[in-house]
Amino acid sequence: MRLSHLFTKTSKTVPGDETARNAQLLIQSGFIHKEMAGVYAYLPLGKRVLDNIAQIVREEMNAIGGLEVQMTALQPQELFEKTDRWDDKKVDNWFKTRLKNDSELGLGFTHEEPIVDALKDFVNSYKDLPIFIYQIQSKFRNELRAKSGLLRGREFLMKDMYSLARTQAEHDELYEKAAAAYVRVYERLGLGDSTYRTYADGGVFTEKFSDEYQTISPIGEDTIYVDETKRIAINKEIYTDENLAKLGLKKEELVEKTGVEVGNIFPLETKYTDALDVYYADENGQQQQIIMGCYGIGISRLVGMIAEHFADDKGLVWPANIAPAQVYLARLGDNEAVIKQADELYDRLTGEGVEVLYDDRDVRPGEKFADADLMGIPWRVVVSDKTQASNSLELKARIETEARQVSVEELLSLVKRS
RNA sequence: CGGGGUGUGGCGCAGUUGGCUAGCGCGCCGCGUUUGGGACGCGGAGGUCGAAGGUUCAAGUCCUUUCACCCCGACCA
Repeated sequence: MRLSHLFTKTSKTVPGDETARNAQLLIQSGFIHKEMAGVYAYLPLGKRVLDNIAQIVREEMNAIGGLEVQMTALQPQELFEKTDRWDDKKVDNWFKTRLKNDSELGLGFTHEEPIVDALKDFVNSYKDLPIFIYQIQSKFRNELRAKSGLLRGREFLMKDMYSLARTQAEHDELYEKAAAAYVRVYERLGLGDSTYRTYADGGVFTEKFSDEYQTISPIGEDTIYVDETKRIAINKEIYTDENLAKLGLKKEELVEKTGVEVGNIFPLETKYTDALDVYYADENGQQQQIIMGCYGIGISRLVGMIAEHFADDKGLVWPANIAPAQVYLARLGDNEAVIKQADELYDRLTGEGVEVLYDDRDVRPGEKFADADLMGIPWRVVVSDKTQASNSLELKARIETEARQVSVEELLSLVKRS
């Protein structure tokens, strides 16, 4: 992408009505646009980041047999009456609206019911199970208070997966498979070292615990106790002697931290399948209950989380695999030979499948460098009179302070490896 | 929803006890000089001061209502 064609601009100032660092940086760099409190639009660079994160999640869900669907944002009242979740007393953060004929609709805040209802058409036999089904879709929640930029919005993008199993043993197996996939997701996102599987309250459905994935961060809203050797944590909300004993954790080995919940998985048991009358026939033709699990990852929250997690005083710092581009190509000056070389390099890199932000604007070097830093592009390549004279390219990593001289081939191998 | 705060060109802000034509910086447009860490000069464009109502000779400024946004709390991926 040529920056001369990019309609977004960076700003020297941060918006006065945002105090969350992630939103400040993402708005300042032109990645997102604030529509209203807790509702953000993704502009070209932000959209790329969002898609890159979603794609990593998608690949890992597919790898364990997840099948992607897209459910609807509009939801019928009737379905949620069956599971006793329609009443505002039960779920108080729904956006609800009406059809012209006055019947009520909900705007999707979760999708257990619609998923189960859709599967009802197809699941009859033990041969139809198990199933992993997921979607990446906007969720709408009428939170009393939106805050922390992308970390708590009223409209946000979420991956939600559901498992349907025949037996408890089968459920447990699926559950751990998903848990392992989550670990891979956070590793690929660069959050592996700072993210802990964390025991939390299982909710109203079960005596069991649920599992949250908490990334250690000063902006975290949750207090957790971490066993760093076991790489396991427990949420403060269930931090009791009884639970510690149950989980085999020792108080003296736990360290208190604050974390951002970047995902959670929890058992649903048979609550939804029973409520919606979905059963399967076993080998003997006997009707059996279906055990469900639920697996969420806030994709848009991760954009904010990662933005804030890696940022430094110059701006964003994206991990290479989710950055909106691999290379920021800064062309300095208006020397024709320089322009020609930069154009050719842009074509070459793009041809090799490397995403490049080509700064072909007629602005001074300092502005280009500042923008490259602010946008957090992993590699900055300079083409200028100097590099022409030395017959090389200048390469600097976003996280390094020193630049180095490289050839095109060296550049390609470095950039492609990352 | 309780408490606190803020709304003034695209962004960040100033605007005194009500008083003339509402300013400043950034950004934007034009011309020129510049060109390795957000350049400089000259000339421009752009604002019903969140909205509605009221007080007054006169309202960005005072009063009432209302909307939006931010922070703390409660609630939540």
